[in-house]
This record gives sequence, structure tokens and C-alpha cells, in this order.
Amino acid sequence: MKRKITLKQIARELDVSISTVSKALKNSKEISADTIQKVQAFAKLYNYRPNNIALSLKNRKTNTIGIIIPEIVHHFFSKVIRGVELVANKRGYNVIIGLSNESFSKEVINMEMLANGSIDGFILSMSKETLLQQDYHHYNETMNQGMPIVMFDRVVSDIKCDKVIVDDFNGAKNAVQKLISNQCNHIALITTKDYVSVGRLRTQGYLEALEENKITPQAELILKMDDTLDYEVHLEALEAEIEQLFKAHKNIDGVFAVNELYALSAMKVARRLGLNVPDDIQVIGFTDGVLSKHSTPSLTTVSQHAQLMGERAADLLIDKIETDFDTEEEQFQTVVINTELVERESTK
Amino acid sequence: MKRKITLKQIARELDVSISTVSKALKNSKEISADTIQKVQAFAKLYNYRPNNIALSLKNRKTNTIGIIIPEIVHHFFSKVIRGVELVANKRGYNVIIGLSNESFSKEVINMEMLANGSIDGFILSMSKETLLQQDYHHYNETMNQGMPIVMFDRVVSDIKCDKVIVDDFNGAKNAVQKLISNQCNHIALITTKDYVSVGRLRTQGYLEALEENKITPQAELILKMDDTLDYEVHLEALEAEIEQLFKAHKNIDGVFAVNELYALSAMKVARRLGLNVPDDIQVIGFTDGVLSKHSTPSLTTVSQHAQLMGERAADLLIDKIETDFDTEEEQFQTVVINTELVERESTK
DNA sequence: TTGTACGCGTTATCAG
DNA sequence: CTGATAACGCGTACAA
Repeated sequence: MKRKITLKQIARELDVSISTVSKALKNSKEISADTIQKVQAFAKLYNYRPNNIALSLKNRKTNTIGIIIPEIVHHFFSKVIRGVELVANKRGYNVIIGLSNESFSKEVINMEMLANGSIDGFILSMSKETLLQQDYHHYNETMNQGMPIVMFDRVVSDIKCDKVIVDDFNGAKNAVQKLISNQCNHIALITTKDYVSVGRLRTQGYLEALEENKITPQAELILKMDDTLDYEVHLEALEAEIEQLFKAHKNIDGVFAVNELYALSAMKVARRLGLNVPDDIQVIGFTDGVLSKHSTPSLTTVSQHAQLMGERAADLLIDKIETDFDTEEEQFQTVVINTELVERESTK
Repeated sequence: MKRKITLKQIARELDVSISTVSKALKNSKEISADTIQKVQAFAKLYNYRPNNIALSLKNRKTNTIGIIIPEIVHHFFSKVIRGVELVANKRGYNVIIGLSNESFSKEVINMEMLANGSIDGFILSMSKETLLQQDYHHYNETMNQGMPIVMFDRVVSDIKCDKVIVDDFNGAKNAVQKLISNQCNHIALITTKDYVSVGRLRTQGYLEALEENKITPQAELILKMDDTLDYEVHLEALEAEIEQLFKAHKNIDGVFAVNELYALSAMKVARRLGLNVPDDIQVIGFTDGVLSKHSTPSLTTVSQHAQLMGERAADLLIDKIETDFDTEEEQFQTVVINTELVERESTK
């Protein structure tokens, strides 16, 4: 087992100074062709590579970006990561991940660990708990130390930083418009409680579409689920509620759900009640997941372009990292990613 | 914007030496209570945190582990990551990810980037291309430099390192045994080409179960798909093949598929041909995915316990990292994770 | 053409 | 009780 070789070892071996080795490896013209040749041959033989940590310390730059997400076993977030990784690698950066597991304290701890020199900047999506507590001091402290942050998807306007978000409002509005154009008159909404901004915006989009079409929204057609509960429990409760809803309002002919599982639950309940999708009820979900594509019938969805969000976030962050702010005033931008309605079998 | 504070700045500010500050922060009894108090107060005020990079350089230890996987938008791999992250964080390590995207060269490049000081060890699963080319020099070189590697899932015996694998053979055997116990006599196998070891082992398990039950395997009931193709194309071809298979062998009453999508495709084709699952055909898949749980009918699967694999891999790696090998001889172990048959609606 | 000295931030050792 | 020094590995301005 041969340890990684360093400049110092090469220097000792070849009986030259460390800096000569360093320069020779960079083909500096200060060094004689002879020495260069000798050093490079030796370096290649022993497979010399500069130590990243030493470079990071010296340059005060790690070429690593940190990404903190609430959950990784989730198609949306893993697609975002892929986008980040793609761009980061292309631009010479590594990606280090931290999971908050939807917990405020884990988010803080993770950020503190990474902020102490390990990375050059953050890409993150807020945990539900943080969203609930509305305590954003850790973001501001991090940014005050000169560490840039780009937030995506779950965002609040109180925090001044670059952001990448989905056009939740118009995505929802277009989806509901689609249902209306498809002759749906009684469209139910299955959403989450309002504290997650994306849920709120999608609800607004739903309402707006109805109003534009002179349809009076009915509160009874709106189901607001508490998604802080365990998923299994939550889904069972959801199905029961949907069943009740469908039974109480037999004229429901369309459903817009703010995520994939809600939409699937709606289809499941519909089937159980002997209703055909899309003939009796048309369903649209909001997601980037796999379930939609492979469900029966396959689900029409509003695609969020998660990977693109990751790519844009990474580009924004790296741009910021590599910009020198002594010259110009710092400016934050919010990139809005347009959604796309992917039509499948659950709509006509 | 106040930059992160360092020992040097505290020292200058308080007019003491750097080493005094360092010691005071560690409550060294060499330092007077007075000074300790003063230094710690100042440090707290300015929220001093030691710089990880400097510590890494000094200690020659990064407290970071690298994980390299072929793909992250994949439930199995993201669950593994979650397991790794869980254990790593608990034991004081960060996780840095690299995606090989199933490509040999990206795997090599990623490993080289991380191996130059950024991490203390690797957890990885081989890319398909590496498996095909059977070129393992980068693994061996990395280990020769004293950087430990733990491989999981996709593994080859030629490489001497710690491994975490699923008991593919028995998982498959038990699944097929289940079908046989459920009165299936003509069981089809949908698998991948043999170069991925897990596919091979699952095929062997299938054959073994048949033989133990005195059922003669029929080559015509075995579909070997080439999964190096693009998924969409591949799945369409697969469905066509399955349809042909079902039509040619109307007596097929069971299907064992080595992954989730293959199993779902089988169910889809069955439905299209007017066959009922599980009444006419029972189906079992091999996976940890979400599709199984939410498909209709939901799919009976062999669970791989992906998260547990990640946890075990992380523990193995960190144990190795933290063991001093001057004392004892290095030993490699292979942890085998038992599978579990999760029974759902696609079997009786 | 080559080598010395310094600094990145930290800690350990040793001297005062 | 406090401070100077060296070391981790590298790159570079400056000196020889």
C-alpha cells in the first residue's frame, strides 16, 4: 500500500526543491526542459495528483457545492439532484448532499457542518418544519458570511437570495382550464394545508381558472389534507375523505390534485365506486414522478421539470460563486420554470 | 458581509497568541480561567467555528465519504443513499455523491476527483459499462493508495473489498417457490442479459426453484432483455415480446420478473389480453420501488431492503476508515442482506 | 534556472 | 500560564 505521493516526496526523491517540482509540473518556462521532463516522468510514474484539500485551503475555494433537501427518496428531489450534479460536474464542482428529513434542527445542523469551509455555496429546499416555524436565521447568517444560497421549489419571499421556482399558479390554472375545456363542470381540488407555499399557489391557480370560466368555486369540493402525518396513515384517511366527497357530490366530473399520490388515490376511489376514468371523471396531478406514467390509466400531469430546476439552480449558484462582488452591487434573481401539461389517459 | 472568523483574527483582536486562543477554546487547563472566559465569550459572539478544510489538511482526514452510483433517479439507489447518509451523519461524516450515469469513464473520472484528498473512503455500485468491460483497475489503484472501498449490489468477485449484497439467489428462489406453492405450473421469467451479476443470480434462483419442484425449465419461457437500451424503446420492445410469449404459451400462469418495470409490463400485457391478475396469471417482481405499492393490482415483490444496504455499507466503511491496520491483518467481509417477500394483490 | 519564504487555518509540542 | 514554531500540501512572489 503506497500512500498518495506529494510534491515534497517527489522533490526529495529527485533531489530538487518542492517549488521546482511544482513549476515543472505546470510546464513553467522557468524550468529547464531537462528538469521538466525528469519531474513529469516521475510524477506520471507515481500517478501524482494535487491534493484537493490543500488546494481548497490555499485558494479558499472548495469547488464543491452543498445541496440540502428534505428527502431523497422522492422523484422530484432526486431529479433535481441529478440536474445539479450534471451542471456542477460540467463546471468542475462536486456535490455534497445533506438531508433535513423535513426537520428544522437537522437542516440547521447540516448547514452549519457544511458552511464551515466544506463548500462554496448552497442549493436548498426548505423543510416543512422550517416553513412552519418561519425561522430563517440560519439562512441569513450563512449568507452574511459570504456563502451564497440558491433556493428552489419551497421558497419564501422573506429570504433575499436567488431562487428557482416552478410556476405553480399557472401550472395549476392551465390544468384546471384543460379540465374545463374537456367539459368538466364540477371539479374537485385535492390539496395540502396552506403553509407550504406551493400548495397555496396551486390552489389559487385552481380558483382562478374557475373564476375565469364563470364557475363558482364550492368549498365542499376542496379537500385540504394535512401532509405532516405519516404517509400510510395519511393516504388511508385521504381515500376515505375522497370516497365521502365522491358520494356526496355525484356530479363531480373532474379532479385536480396537487401531487401524484393524491391523484392516484382519486383514481383508485373512483374505480372502487364504479366510475370510469376518464369517461366519468377526469383526473390531473401535479408532479414529476414515475407513478403517473405507469399507472392504469396513466395520469395526465403538470410536469415541473425537476431536472431543469436543478440545472438552473446550479448555474445560478456557480455564477454567483465565480462573480467578484467588489465591482458590482449584488442582485438576486428568481428563475421561474414553466410547467408543461403532459397529457395521458386520465383525461380525454 | 462579515467573513468567517478565524483563530488568527480572534488572537489579534484580543491581543493574545493564536495558540492561546486555540487552547482556550478547548478549555485547556494550561490557560487561565480569565483568558478562557474572555476568549470563549468573544468566540461565541462572533460565532467562531473551526474551518473544516484546515482540519482535514492537518489531520489527513476529511470525515467525508464518497458514494458513486450509476443513477440517482431510481428508488433503489436513492434509498441506499438515504441509508448511507443516515449512518454517516450519526457517526460524524458527510456524504458526497458522484453519478457515473452507467458510464465507465465517468466512473473513473469521478473517482479520481474524489480520491485526491476529498474523502476518506468510497461506497459504490458499478456501472453497467464497467461490468461489461471488466476493467477494474481504478478500484484497485484506489485501494492501493489506502482508500477503502465498500461495494454494494452490483459486485464482482475479482475485486477484493468489503461488499454488501442482496441474497438475489434465494430471493428469486423463494419468489418462484411462492408461485409454485400457489399452484403455478408454467412460470415465465423476465430477466436481463447475464452480464449484470444480479440478473444472473436471480435467473439461477428461478431455475433452482423449478428443479427442486421437479419442474423442467423451458427455455421458451425465459425472456432475456437487453437493458442497455433507452428505457422507453426497451419497454416497448419488452411488451411486444411478452405479448408474443403469452400468446404462444397460453398455459403460462405465473411470471417472475427481475425488476419492477418488467413485472408491471407483464401485468399490463396480461390485462390487454383479457387475462386477470392474479386469477389467471400471478406476478412477482424484484424491487424496492414505489410502483409496486401503487399499481393496480398492487405487485407482490421481493424487497431488497435498499436503505438497510446503505446503512450496512456505511458502517462497514467507517469501521474500516477508523481501524488502524498497523496492528492487524486486513480482512474483507461480504454482508448478505436477506430479501423479504412482500405479498400484495398480484399473487393469491 | 533553481530555491527560499510565506500563507491558507488548525493543532501539537516545546520553550519561555 | 502564554507564545513561538512546525507541520499538513500546495502555489507563487521574490531572491539567488
